[in-house]
Amino acid sequence: MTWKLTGDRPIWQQLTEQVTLRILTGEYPPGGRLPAVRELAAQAGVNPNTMQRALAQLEQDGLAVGSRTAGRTVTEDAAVITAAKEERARAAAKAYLEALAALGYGPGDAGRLIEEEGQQNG
Amino acid sequence: MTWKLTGDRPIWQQLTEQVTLRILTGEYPPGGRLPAVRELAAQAGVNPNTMQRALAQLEQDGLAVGSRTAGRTVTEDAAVITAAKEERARAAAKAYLEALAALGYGPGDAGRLIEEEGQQNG
Amino acid sequence: MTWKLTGDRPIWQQLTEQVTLRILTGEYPPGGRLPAVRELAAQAGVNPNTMQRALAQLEQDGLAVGSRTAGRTVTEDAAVITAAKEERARAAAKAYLEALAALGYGPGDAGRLIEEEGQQNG
Amino acid sequence: MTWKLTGDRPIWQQLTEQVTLRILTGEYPPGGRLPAVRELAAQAGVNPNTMQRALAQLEQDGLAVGSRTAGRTVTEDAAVITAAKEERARAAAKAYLEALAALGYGPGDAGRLIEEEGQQNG
DNA sequence: GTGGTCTAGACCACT
DNA sequence: GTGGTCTAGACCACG
Repeated sequence: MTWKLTGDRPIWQQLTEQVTLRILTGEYPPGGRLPAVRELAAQAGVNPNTMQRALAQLEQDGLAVGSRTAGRTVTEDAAVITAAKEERARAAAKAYLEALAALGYGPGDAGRLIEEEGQQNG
Repeated sequence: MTWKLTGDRPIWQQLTEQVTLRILTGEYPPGGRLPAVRELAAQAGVNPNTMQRALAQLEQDGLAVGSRTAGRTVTEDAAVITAAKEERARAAAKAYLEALAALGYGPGDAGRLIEEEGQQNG
Repeated sequence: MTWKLTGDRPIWQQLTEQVTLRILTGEYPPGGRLPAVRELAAQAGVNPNTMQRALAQLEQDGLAVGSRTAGRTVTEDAAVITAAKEERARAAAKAYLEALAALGYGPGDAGRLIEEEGQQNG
Repeated sequence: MTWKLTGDRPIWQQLTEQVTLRILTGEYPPGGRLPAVRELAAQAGVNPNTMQRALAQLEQDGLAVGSRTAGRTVTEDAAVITAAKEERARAAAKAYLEALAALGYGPGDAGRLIEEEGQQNG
């Protein structure tokens, strides 16, 4: 995976999301060490301070733990990670249903639409 | 429907979305006249300038037409409205599938999740 | 009250605490508007960024709400403020008792000591 | 007692505090010999250099004396220990009262709070 | 070498 | 004029 940044939202938020995604997908495994702030910043092409802010958020979310001087590591608690993963999936589903409901579509249309979309990329 | 505004995004964007929604759902029917800017602003509790900007965006999207003398009206072209409605629904479905794919879930999970979420909201 | 800053802890933490104190004591009343970031920074003699970080924390604690462009205001929910106040007092009492317990003193000594200390400043 | 370390403060400071506490409570009696640096470090799970620094601070406080050949021993002067103990207790009481005073609570509240907290912990 | 903090200065969108 | 964000660069304690 590479870093995709757009200008319509705060960069640090996007960084937080993408690093989170790497944790949820196991690219950064539980208990494993995260790359140094400066290295991640260099990879993403942003200022180290910006990346630091992103990682601080990650820490607050409980997905990473900071050792103050020895680098950050992904939380060892796999339950936290799977919970976050499922929560994220459920939130996406809920947002999808609500978006459709606001347009006047029902749950039946929801299923039909994902099938149609699935065909195109299938 | 009422006005829901959050502080994490530009106000005028949220206003544009919500007025758009009212048009797509027929609350503001095709060819019908939109309330005056000042009235809408009063309803939403925002500065008239902000609402003005939101409606200008609406015109640019082709959903509303403005005549300098007689206020703004919803476009008479029903096809434009239905097209926008369907496009929005498809975009929501696509975003949903992509979000799940990024987490490692497949199309099958997509259907399962919306059923589960649909249960909760009855 | 004036600004007292020491070098042994992060400045932004101390700023958060002191602004919090001003809210809890009513110096910044519920629903009232907080001074601008730049003004507070000038008062405290720190960089605006540092003060901003302190206020962001305040927002996250639920004691202040940010309007994105119209300045920050103290939360109108007086219950939140009183709850924070009581919680803080209880935390102080708990920390006091635990500190004494670690030294081998019991609750009885706790009362005696505060009386003695109270005399000196009384 | 076991070793409790948090990442929000220097490790060596926390170690100093906890070893101090063991001296004040008599777990390491006056004139007795302290465990070797390497053993203490192993117990606490920290780098020996860090523990070394903590014990150096202890010497500077006058609670321990180090002879280059025979390891460190707790000071034989029991008066120093009791004085430190009482000073610490008084400091805790003073800090407690000041914290409450900053919130607008008086000495009467101080007594009430410690009774309430004492109840909870039986 | 690590993360954390702070300063300085600039730009931007929003109202 | 407001808050928010970002960059740049520096310093520090820690291990």
